[in-house]
Amino acid sequence: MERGAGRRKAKPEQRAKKARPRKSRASETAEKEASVNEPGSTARVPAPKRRLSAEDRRQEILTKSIEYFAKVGFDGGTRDLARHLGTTQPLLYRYFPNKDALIQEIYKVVFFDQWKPQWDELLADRSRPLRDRLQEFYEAYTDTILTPLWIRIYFFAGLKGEFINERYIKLVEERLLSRIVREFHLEKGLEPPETVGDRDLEIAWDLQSGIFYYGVRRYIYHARTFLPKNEMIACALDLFFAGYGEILVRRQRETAAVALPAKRRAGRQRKVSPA
Amino acid sequence: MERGAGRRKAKPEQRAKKARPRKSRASETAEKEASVNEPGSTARVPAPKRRLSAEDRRQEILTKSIEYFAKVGFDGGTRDLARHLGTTQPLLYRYFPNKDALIQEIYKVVFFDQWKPQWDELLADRSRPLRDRLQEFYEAYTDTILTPLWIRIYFFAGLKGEFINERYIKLVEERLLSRIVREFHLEKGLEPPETVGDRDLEIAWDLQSGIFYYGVRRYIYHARTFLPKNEMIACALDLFFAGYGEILVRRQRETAAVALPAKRRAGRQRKVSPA
DNA sequence: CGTTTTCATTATCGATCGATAATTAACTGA
DNA sequence: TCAGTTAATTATCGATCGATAATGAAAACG
Repeated sequence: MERGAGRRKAKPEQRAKKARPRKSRASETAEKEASVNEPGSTARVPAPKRRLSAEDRRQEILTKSIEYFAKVGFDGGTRDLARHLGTTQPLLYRYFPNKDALIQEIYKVVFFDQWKPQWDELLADRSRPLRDRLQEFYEAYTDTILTPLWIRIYFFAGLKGEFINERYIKLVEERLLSRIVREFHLEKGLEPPETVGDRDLEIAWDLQSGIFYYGVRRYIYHARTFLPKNEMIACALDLFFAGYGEILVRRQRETAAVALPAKRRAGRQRKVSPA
Repeated sequence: MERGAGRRKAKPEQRAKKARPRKSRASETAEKEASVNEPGSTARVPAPKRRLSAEDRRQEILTKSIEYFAKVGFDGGTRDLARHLGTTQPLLYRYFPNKDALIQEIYKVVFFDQWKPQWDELLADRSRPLRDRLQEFYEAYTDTILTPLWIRIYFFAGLKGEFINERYIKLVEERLLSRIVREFHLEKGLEPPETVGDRDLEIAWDLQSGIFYYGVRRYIYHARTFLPKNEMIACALDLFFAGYGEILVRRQRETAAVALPAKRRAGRQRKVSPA
């Protein structure tokens, strides 16, 4: 260790305030595009050097960082990020103490400032058929979630081992999937379970997975999909309603059969069931 | 270009054959654990320095690299990888010209040397009910695919922008999903479409997604799941068979209604609509 | 106007990265 | 046993990384 210590290049005077025309903005990175012009004469206006209020700058860094990291992942360099911002790299450190703090802020914005309260109302509105509610909900929900930005940030975070995803998963299970199970029971005239069963939750995950994975196929695998988004949602809901309905009917039949083991008339009772 | 040419640092004598006990294995990395012992006396046996045949070493690098990159992603360092291998970093470059070549080899092994030919036979065996075939297939398939190794490598590759995933997706659609759609039609006594429709393919993707996403939840989000793997598969298949069956029945009814447009009795038939 | 505050840049630092050259040491066959 | 071959190591290189200090310049304030 102590190996890389002998740096001290020791050419201290050579800095030299050269007469070069003060090539603004990140000399080390802007080099390339600057060299297109002739070095002396029309040296390209120095890119006005925007001076923003602290608040605005912070916001801009945040939103542009999300774009950048969504593209290249959180291992993307701060210099490259600064280039995408149109500023210089040390500026980042005026607004965020270090790279990880910036990333944590991104998680917060992307994952937890997105759920719209009106979605809760929409899902709970029993004056409308559940099928309609879910179609409308998923169309809106996927408008924000099924985007390259959101999905890629989400997976970069997950693969990095952030606990953020676990928290988000909980949110989905509590706010959405458990609710779907309960509402579905209600609409079928069944007693909604006070605590949602494991099997039912996994079934609801099947619905969620089908819809979400459509976005994964598009924005992570860059594979082609075969239906427009909203038709895909309708398709997934068709499958879910038909399938889950049938599963509940069968379950009903079974428990009924167990509840009346002696009395049941031998062969009959094929598909009626008291729903 | 030609940039790295002027290497030849020319401090030739200074190397100096120091009397230190030849601390084997990657001095820069092994430093930490070595410093636990006293520097001179019982200097820990130098970790036998295994000398393998070129073939064996290459294989070992490959398999251990998969483990390593599955953990930390492809941005993991070659030094860190070498530590995980129990060797030194430059050794990697005896067997792979550069890091990316190693990664490409990993893709090949992980994605395309895994599909077992017997799965094709299993899926095509019409002497058994499709439901049984799919349960058995998915139990075996997920034994290799629903592992932290496979899933994480898969997503790291996808996020890195490799076209590999696109190829794999195609394989899944052609070898598996299209086949499921066709077999399902056959078992329902329907004419199997010579080219699988967009809607049917998306429905098959719903099945695949539900099963695959179970692994994503476990190995990427580290979230808890609610059923053991094979029960989850049974559950997803229940949903799919009930739901897809119902969808085909309805579709059948609709096309029949369209085929006989004049004869239908006026008021009835509420929700069909001629699409 | 001049001073102070605040935003932004230039110039580096030490660490670490992928990669190469030179050297050491284990195996092989005569 | 000894030379030749080949596996594996040590020692670096140049590039780039995240981060900091010093400097410059635009606003804000008097």
